[in-house]
Amino acid sequence: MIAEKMLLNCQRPYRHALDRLRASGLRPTRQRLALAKLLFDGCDRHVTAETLHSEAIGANIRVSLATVYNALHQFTEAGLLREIVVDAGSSYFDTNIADHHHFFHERTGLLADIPGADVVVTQLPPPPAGTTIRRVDVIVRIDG
Amino acid sequence: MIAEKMLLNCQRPYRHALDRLRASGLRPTRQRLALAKLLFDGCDRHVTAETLHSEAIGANIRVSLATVYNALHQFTEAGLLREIVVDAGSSYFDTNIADHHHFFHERTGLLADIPGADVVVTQLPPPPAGTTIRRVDVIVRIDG
DNA sequence: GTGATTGCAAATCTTTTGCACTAAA
DNA sequence: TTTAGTGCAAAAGATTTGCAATCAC
Repeated sequence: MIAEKMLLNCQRPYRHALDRLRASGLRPTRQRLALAKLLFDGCDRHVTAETLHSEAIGANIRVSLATVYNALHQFTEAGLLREIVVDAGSSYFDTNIADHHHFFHERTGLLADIPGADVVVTQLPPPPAGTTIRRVDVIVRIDG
Repeated sequence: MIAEKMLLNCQRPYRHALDRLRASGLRPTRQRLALAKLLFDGCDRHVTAETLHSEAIGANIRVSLATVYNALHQFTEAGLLREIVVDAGSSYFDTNIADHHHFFHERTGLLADIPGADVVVTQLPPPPAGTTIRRVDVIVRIDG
């Protein structure tokens, strides 16, 4: 089975796209299911609404760009995706929801994961009074 | 003199807006000079094109939004400002060009500096082959 | 059936661009 | 003068929204 083979390569706990949607309380419509398969049946990946939409169209999945935006945000709210802001002007979504950081190559727009265990941020001062830390994002901008 | 007083409060090396523009090879036009004064004659600050434009209009400086965008980018290229990406959909510019990181409060859109010396990022793996690190941005997203 | 979801097109928001006009050197 | 810079309005790109049509349950 293709999905299994990909999973072996990618060290990623397999879970059927359908189950993910059900577990998140998202009605598994044709479009959501197809997008979830593209996103989750394989290695971790970084997409934008535009790239995912193109990919879907290329795979003969009839889905509108607006629905891709809706799905990405719903998946993110459900904790299935994580939004990464590296570039004013377009949003990236990461299927890797584990704690980790990113390399970002500005010229190409390519985003690469840095495993969470690698980077350590220390001596972080306490957040402003009355606030709590929700997340720490480290973005290593690279050149060349 | 107001600027001097603000500088004492802000621990910021004073340099006349005019000199900054001249040193950067930017012709000190009425608009650039006025914007530079708003940005540099005082404490470090974070602006968007929209907030700076509103502020200028409020201070009776006749300047168009397009010119504010131009100026922000020219100042950034000249090393007078630093662009901070925390929010897909709009760019922030920081008058503090020293090495440092940020707290970002998503609900309010407020950005606060974390002094550079405070945060330490260790165990950063080497960047992908053929690339070099241009900058490391740490964004601490806060709630509440 | 019924309510959630979708597609489409239009609207919105931020940013950029083209070009005639203005101002700095 | 001469060239860079400005304003405006229009264009562009990303995202969102409103609403009728469609689909999952």
